[in-house]
Amino acid sequence: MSRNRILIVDDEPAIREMVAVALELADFDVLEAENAQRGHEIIVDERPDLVLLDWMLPSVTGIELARRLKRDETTNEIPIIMLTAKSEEDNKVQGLDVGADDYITKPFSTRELISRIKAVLRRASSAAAEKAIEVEGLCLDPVSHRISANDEPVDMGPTEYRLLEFFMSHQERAYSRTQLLDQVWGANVYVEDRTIDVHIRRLRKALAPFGYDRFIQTVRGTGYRFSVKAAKAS
Amino acid sequence: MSRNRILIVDDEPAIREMVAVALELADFDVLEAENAQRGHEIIVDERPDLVLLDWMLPSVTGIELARRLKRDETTNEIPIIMLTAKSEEDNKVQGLDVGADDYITKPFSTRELISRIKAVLRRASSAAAEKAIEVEGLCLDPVSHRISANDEPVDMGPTEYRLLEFFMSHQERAYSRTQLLDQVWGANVYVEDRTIDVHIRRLRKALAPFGYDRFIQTVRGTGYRFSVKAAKAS
DNA sequence: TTTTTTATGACATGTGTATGACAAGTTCGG
DNA sequence: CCGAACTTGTCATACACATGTCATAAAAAA
Repeated sequence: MSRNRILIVDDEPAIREMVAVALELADFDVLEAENAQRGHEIIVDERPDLVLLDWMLPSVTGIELARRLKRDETTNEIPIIMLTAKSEEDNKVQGLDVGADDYITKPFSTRELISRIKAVLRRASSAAAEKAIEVEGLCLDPVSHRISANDEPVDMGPTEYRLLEFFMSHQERAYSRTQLLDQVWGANVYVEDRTIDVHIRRLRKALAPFGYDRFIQTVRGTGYRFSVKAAKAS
Repeated sequence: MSRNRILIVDDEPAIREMVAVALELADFDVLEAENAQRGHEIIVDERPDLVLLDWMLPSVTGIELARRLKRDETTNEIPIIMLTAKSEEDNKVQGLDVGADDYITKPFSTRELISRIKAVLRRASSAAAEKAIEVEGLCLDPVSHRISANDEPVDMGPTEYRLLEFFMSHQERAYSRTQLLDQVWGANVYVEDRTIDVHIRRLRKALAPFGYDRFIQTVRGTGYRFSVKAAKAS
């Protein structure tokens, strides 16, 4: 797994710097923004794994930004930890109300910060990764690491499993061979593009006895797609 | 890609001039308007890629124009950067509230202006490229790379897909065969002009079962056009 | 009608995809 | 430590589809 990327949104350069150093020591990648606008841009463009958001920001406050993020479908999965200067009950309540996943009051120890970040990340990732995905009787269970079709177990290799896992969590979207390679094999892996074809075929072969191979669709000239809809009008 | 066109709406000729020069140096095409009415006309007629909108304008204020643009379906995709004279908290909030994509306070450096423009354009274009285009039940979804007519998948070749994609994002406008070749096939490609006819026919054939071939209209002596309106009075 | 422009069907070619086989590498139990 | 069973990446080949061009029919303009 690649390192988690954390965005710090705070108008105090000193605080950003301090937090950044602490996070980098804890093996995170750090992004920084000095105001809510810039923070929002970065979140949209870079999709960090977690946002540390200062309560008090010039013009658009942190709480306002949090509200927007949680309202937007594309960003509401990103966990937020609010940083508040004073330990006021009201803030805490309001912050959690807005959808922040945790809050921490300044001054805080870097140790505490790190441990809270890890806790939130753990919750977020486990929530996302441990949920079984089911589509028209085809079911992928990440916990038992198994595929089943109408409760019948489906046999396939590990790579095919990961491929299907990726497809099922990214449905209705066409991916190029290169993208699949990056996503399923991981970046910096030298594998022939055409190898994808073979694994696609193996995956289809495994799903075929149940008729689910129709979900794995070829997008000629582009790559492949997982789709519940029919490949073409019949 | 052709150069991005930026509209400046400001009542101060000096400021318009200064910004225009800076933008042209940065390889943008510049349009100018001295008041909100004129600005609105130009936006409707020319559809610039981005609008720089002064906060304070005579009669109809910039913020009022922004509100109108964002409320109108045909213009609400055009990104707006507000220019405000004073760094007032209220303005910023209100501006973003109205739907401006960013704001910048005078005086500003041209460097900052350019970089903000680029940031906003980048976000807008990536958002636009991912958005499905839908016309009277005919829907093109770039994400899943698929065409559907009333949710029925439509089958066509890659070239026809790109052709339709171009047409649907440039509706109501006639293109010569040469222009289509440049836009859809790419420049520096030697292909017979008449080949377009064949691909037009293939595209029509794919759309015909759903009646959508009526959108692909011949403009005799010129080329072709995608139009929702009927080709001729019947 | 004659001329010009577009529509259509057919076709050879080229390009991208599917498939089976295989060799090298892994895993796991004995 | 060794061998059986399984994985995995690559290749060669078969195949399907997409593409550009032509010849001809059809339609529109002159």
